[in-house]
Amino acid sequence: MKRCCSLENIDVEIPEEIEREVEEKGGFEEICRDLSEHDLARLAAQMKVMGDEKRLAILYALVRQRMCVCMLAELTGCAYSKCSYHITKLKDAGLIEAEHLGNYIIYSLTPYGTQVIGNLKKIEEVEK
Amino acid sequence: MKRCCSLENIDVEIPEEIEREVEEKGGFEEICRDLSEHDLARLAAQMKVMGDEKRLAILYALVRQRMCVCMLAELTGCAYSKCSYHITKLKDAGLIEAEHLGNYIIYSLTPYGTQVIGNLKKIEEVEK
DNA sequence: ACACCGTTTCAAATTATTTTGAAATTGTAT
DNA sequence: ATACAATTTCAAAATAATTTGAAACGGTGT
Repeated sequence: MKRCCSLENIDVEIPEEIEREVEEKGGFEEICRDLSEHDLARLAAQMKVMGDEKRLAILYALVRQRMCVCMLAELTGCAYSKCSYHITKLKDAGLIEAEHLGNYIIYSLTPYGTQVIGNLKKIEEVEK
Repeated sequence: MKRCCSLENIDVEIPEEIEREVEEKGGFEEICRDLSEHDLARLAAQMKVMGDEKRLAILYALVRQRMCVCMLAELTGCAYSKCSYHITKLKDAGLIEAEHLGNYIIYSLTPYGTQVIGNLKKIEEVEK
């Protein structure tokens, strides 16, 4: 077992077999640099919003039909205030948007939201 | 404004304009039935696992290279026990798997995990 | 102006998730 | 056996997310 290339002055011992693979890929630091290209904090926040059954139900319903809050509340079985809480999260994430219609507020997917759900459905279809 | 079709004996008032759209799609209950085709609880659980920056970092790193825990700990800046906690979540979700190599445990993406990350990257690319 | 209706906001209570560090586990080599 | 190194497990503490219900808000019709 040899010493691994260091990252920020901290060293780790790793198995030779793995070290060889890492070197072939340009070293550990190169792999880390590759990681930093991605805005993982942003992606994680986005995933977190979708990591809730009620919020997914709202999103999937809006794929089919724009709806007012009372419909979403009925659909999810949530109290209005609870429903509103989840709606706010989806809105803040840019997945849904609101329009006013009399006393009602009608929610629908944004174009961004529509695309995201498209990919979500692909994930759903992947077999374990 | 008319009375909406009822779902489980609970009625909601919705704007006529929306009601017309709903009827064209076979009614509210049809839309709900459509929802129940999806296992949203399962999907939400899966999203929740990916809704964490550290866990995403681990997944994205493993796309490039299988790694032992010490590498993942270094990569994420996590203490071992913390890293182990996140690894367990990823393993339980079927996204990564372990193999033993001497004292080391080497983690890599499962085929399922690989496919999921592929779709995750597509979500990442969607413009807001 | 008033009352009403759909919705949101707020703070407090509850629940879930994450972090921590110490102790236990598992595999290797002596 | 013993000692050691990598990793996991555990329970307690800390933090974050959700739920609740009451009050506030904004638009409509009277």
